[in-house]
Amino acid sequence: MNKTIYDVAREAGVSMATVSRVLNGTAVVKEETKAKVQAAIEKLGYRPNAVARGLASKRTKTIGVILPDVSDLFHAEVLRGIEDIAMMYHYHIILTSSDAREDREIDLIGTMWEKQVDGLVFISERITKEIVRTFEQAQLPVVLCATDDPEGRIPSVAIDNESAAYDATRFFLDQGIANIAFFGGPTTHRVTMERRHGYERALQEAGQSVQESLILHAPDMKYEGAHSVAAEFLRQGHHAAAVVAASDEIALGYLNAVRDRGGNSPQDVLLLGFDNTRLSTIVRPELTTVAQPTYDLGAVSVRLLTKLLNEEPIDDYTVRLPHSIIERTSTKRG
Amino acid sequence: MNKTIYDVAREAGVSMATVSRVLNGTAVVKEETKAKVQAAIEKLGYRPNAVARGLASKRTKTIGVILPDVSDLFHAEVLRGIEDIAMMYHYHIILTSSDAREDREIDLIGTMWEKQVDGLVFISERITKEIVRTFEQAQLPVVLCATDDPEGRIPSVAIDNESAAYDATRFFLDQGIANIAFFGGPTTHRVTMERRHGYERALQEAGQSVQESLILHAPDMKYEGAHSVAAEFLRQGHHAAAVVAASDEIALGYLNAVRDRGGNSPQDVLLLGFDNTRLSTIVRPELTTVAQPTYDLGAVSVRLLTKLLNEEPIDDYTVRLPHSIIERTSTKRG
DNA sequence: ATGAAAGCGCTAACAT
DNA sequence: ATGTTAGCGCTTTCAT
Repeated sequence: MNKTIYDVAREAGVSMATVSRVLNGTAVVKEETKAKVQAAIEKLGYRPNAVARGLASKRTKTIGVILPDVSDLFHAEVLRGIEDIAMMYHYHIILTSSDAREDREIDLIGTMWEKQVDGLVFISERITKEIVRTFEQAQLPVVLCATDDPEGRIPSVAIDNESAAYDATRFFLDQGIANIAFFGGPTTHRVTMERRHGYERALQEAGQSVQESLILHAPDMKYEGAHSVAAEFLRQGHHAAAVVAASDEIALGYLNAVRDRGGNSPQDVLLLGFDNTRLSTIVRPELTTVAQPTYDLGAVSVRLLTKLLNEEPIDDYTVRLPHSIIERTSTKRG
Repeated sequence: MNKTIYDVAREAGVSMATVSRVLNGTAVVKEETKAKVQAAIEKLGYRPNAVARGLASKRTKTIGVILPDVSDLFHAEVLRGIEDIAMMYHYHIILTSSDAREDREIDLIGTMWEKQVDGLVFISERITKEIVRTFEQAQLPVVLCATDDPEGRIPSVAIDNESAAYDATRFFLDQGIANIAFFGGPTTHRVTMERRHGYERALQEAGQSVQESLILHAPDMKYEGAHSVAAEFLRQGHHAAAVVAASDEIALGYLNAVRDRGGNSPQDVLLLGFDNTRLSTIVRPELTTVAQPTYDLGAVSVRLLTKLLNEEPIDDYTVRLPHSIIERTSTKRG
């Protein structure tokens, strides 16, 4: 397979430039010679070397993806969306996990530059000034996925997290429920705080006061930590009639803490998760959840990035995808 | 950031060859000039262009990963192992999903060659002759992950699936249980069939006959399809005292089918899953499962691949990682 | 210990 | 419509 474009040119009796032209469709070539070239390519089993191409053209047809952790359900699903659309536009993906550490993120942006990716899809818990500065320095087209930056200077694709949590809280308030708790990830997590604000706004609009004791924060968006925090919450004798959780896993952490004490949902607590991951239908009771278009978040991010790369006209640099509440068993009151 | 090695050389007052040497540590450079070069690099904010490097050295420091679907829990976890160790050895990952389609797999191997990856980690449901031929043609070092090839010609890292299923079946047999069902993925899925053989061997050794009616196959390793198949199985009036499932999701599909009819586990059926994914502890009852060292499967695959790439001595081209049964609530008899 | 120079396999002017 | 040629930014002989 280690033939070059020269070999093909010789075999076809044309110049390498012509071969390049039929390869890239970058100029008109006579049907006849095109056929000769294609026959030669076929015969030799020639494949163009993407690295050489990348060096010569300064476009590698690869997109860098930086995210906190691939093994996280939500990210894995977003990634699938990224990958599918990238493939559709003939881009490849270079994947790296940052573990949500800013120093790693900054470092990775640098190595993405070294790899000469054409652009970057960036998923992070928070977009700091340092990060933004690194983007600018690297001069890489970037799309933020599933978050945005506070200043709105960087193109992004996400849902409106504040409204989503507002809607989720209203879902309970409209049923006349008081004692609604919020259960988020860490306070350093931008999305968590946006959702918390939505929760607080809904409460305030309804004339209910925000009780600090009903606001829980897990160490991350995963099940295990949430389970511990919820267990401690219940052990201290706290009680919530309903819980708005910032992820499905967090909701399940709360659910199992309740179960550990002999309770269950929806009988003892109404639970509303976030993300509509596959978990929410696998688990019993099935989990009511705020659906983010997870796959689409990735898919649309890449589409936006390709527009940036091709300098296509762009309507909106800050894309807001719709969310919706999917009602299942965990909020069905007897 | 678009400085070249020439800019650094000029700034430091040396030749580009010297800069290259300090960059790669490929030859001895006087401490003094090394310092000058490093100062220049620092000053200019120079970063080496990995694409140019790749073209000149014919080694790109990237590993291609082809797997059926990133958004699958098991694969996502394996991938994390791949990524971590790759990073540790200063390799990057180019990721592609094949959807378990052979034509895509073959196509992707080709594009991985185009990208000039140094090696490949390949995860697939079955290794056909066609695939093996493509590997050879591409002349790419490959490690199979979580499977092996029937002929054992390609380096691989996996568990012994036959034994694992044998052990799982024995787990029930040793408790004097008859009527043990096997619930796998599709019959075209190599790992499913290996596990099925282990199940059958255990039954035969115990003097029990293999009943076709107690062998179920889901369309894939996921929850949804398994749920339907299990529901149909129960609707037809079949009954199993225990189920050895080929994945955690398949086990949960069976579980919920039982629940849909008012039953539960472990009361009405003892359930044993496979993979020890995060699901198994999130769900209630907690799922007994055959633990594969999922992360390690990926990690060890990459380690093996790096040995291949560096021509380090290799003890074993067919690595078998250990499995174990983790006993939880779903198999606890009253 | 360092420099000069020839590629790596391709794209993209520039010619014709 | 096709060919010639100069790079792209490095690594790697080969000299010195």
